[in-house]
Amino acid sequence: MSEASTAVDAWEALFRAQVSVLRALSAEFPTDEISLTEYDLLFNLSRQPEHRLRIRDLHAHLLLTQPSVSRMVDRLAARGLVAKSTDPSDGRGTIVTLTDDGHELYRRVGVQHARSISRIVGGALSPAELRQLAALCVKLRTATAHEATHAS
Amino acid sequence: MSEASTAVDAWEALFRAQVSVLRALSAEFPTDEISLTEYDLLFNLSRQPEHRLRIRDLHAHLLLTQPSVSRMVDRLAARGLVAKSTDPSDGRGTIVTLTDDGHELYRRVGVQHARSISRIVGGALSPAELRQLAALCVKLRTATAHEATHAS
DNA sequence: CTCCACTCTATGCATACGCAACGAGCGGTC
DNA sequence: GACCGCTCGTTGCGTATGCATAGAGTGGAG
Repeated sequence: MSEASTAVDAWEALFRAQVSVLRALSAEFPTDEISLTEYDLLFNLSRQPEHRLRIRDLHAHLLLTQPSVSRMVDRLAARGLVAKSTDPSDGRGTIVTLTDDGHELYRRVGVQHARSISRIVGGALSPAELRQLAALCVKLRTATAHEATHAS
Repeated sequence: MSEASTAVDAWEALFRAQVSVLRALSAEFPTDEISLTEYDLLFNLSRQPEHRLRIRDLHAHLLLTQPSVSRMVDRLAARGLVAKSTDPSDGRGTIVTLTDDGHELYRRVGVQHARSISRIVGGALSPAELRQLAALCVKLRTATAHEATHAS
């Protein structure tokens, strides 16, 4: 089997696994409070120093187009879950900051979400396999993000 | 580190990698011809004996709700890429079959898509790592699909 | 200092999506 | 054979999304 088809098979396997797990996770996600994509946005903010990012940088972490991220930020700001402010170092930019309310909701939903993940993903692979999978995915993401920046 | 957080870390890593790769793939996918999700639908049909599935079974492979799959099938049928027919063994069911046109488009787009995958995913991991990643993902998907059926 | 090319985010519009509900079909019970 | 509970796919509706575009801001060249 050529290297090319090995890569295709690996990607297909990853994508299929992600669809399968995401379907199971979606089934028990509290969508009445927040959507999975909105949760992902809050997650990305929570990982940043001071829980803040410019919309441009936030967009790079999400699977939405830039106008959709802009709109989602608007909706979350309207609910008081994030705050928007102009970037003092670049007037073009908008800084999005996780509010206390947003952080509280993120944590509350996150605990429940983590339980689902532990059962579904944790039940499928051993700890050693999980660490192995994590390492491979980090390498894949790092190299891919690099290529995207390089291609620009 | 507990098993629970190992599972959460592994899932986060997988999800982030998937977002990163999908962003890069989307950037060069021929969306003027077909969307990535429509392509995924055709892909799932192409994998079946006789390239056909009931909508219910097709839905299980996709990240859309059942009505959305129904609508997408309608749109693809309108373009002649798939054909719909009533299931002779169960009048409630609709069989979706990949047409010659649909198969031709799927293959053409698939070749281009496979090149992107080879460069992006193949450039990030070695052949041994790719096989390892594929094996772990197959195991994850198999266990997860099993749990979904079990929970029903 | 002015101008211009580009960056960055927001907005208008058309389409796709999810949710809720509906109607046709199936299979088991009486 | 009739009835009922459930399955399965379709449809109506409101919202989210992507595409194209506009306008404000930046930085570098002249």
